[in-house]
Amino acid sequence: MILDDTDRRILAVLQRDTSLPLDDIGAAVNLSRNAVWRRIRLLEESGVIRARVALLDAEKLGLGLIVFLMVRTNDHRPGWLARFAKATRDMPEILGAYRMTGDLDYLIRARVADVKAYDALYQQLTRRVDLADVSASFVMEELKDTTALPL
Amino acid sequence: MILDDTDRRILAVLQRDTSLPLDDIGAAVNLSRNAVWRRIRLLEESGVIRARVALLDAEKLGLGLIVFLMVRTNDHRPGWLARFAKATRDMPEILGAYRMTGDLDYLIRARVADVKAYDALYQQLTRRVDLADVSASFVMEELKDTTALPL
DNA sequence: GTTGAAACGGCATGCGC
DNA sequence: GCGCATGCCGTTTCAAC
Repeated sequence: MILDDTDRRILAVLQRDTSLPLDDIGAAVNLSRNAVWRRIRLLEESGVIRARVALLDAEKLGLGLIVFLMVRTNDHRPGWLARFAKATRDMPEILGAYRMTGDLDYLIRARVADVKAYDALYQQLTRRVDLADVSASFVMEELKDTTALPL
Repeated sequence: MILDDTDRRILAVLQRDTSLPLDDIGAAVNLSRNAVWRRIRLLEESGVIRARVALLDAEKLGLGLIVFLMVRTNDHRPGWLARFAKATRDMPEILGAYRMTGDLDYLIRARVADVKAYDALYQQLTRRVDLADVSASFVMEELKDTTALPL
């Protein structure tokens, strides 16, 4: 799908707020309500818009601590990555897991209540998959955190 | 605000999909449309629900490369952090920026088109703030990436 | 092929119980 | 927390450019 400038402006709005009426979006991009509606429909069908979700306040849910885990493994057999991937997907505190450049290096991004909860997460992970080395870094201050992609 | 089990189940649904009719959510949590609506209203007013947004497909927008930047600084004067924070907020390719434990260590999470685009980002960042040391790690494979928090 | 105006109808919103 | 009434707004139709 090829996007023009109007599509991009619509996406910019929807990345920030999907609760606006079509009329308001139309006013912002100089288009009628149903022209906007048809473009959004196409963007959804083509998969450019993956989902419409609610973003929750982690602090208010008692998840005040962000942790990054740098993981190293010795096990280079084919099954290991599959087990590691499944483990991260099964653990809801883990928000992101990435295989990185540089031989075998994995990065995990997680949200937990506190250091105690981090330890439980760590223990659970090491029980499920064999990890050669894990080093944790805790976030002291979140300077930026957004789901909005550059357009 | 105190959440009961029904609130949490509603949040679990909304974290995945906000496009469902209230009747469907009500069916999922055994509640009438109206009761669901009032709970969601309270969750929004109390700020537990921060926003409703559209998630876009990064690949389809030509942003296939995820980069993590480990940043170190020598400048411990008060103005530095403010300038660094503003720089990251101003640069739309930077999705996350975090001040970490361990003296002075910053982590940046960014989305760019390719290595060339990463270099442009790097140059732009170093032009705006003085960085002692930057090491980049590229993501080879995204095993997990979600905005849904554990409930 | 894409747009805007208008009509339709579903569903969010608000009230009374 | 539920059922019912109201009306906004998403959805569809159709004509015009």
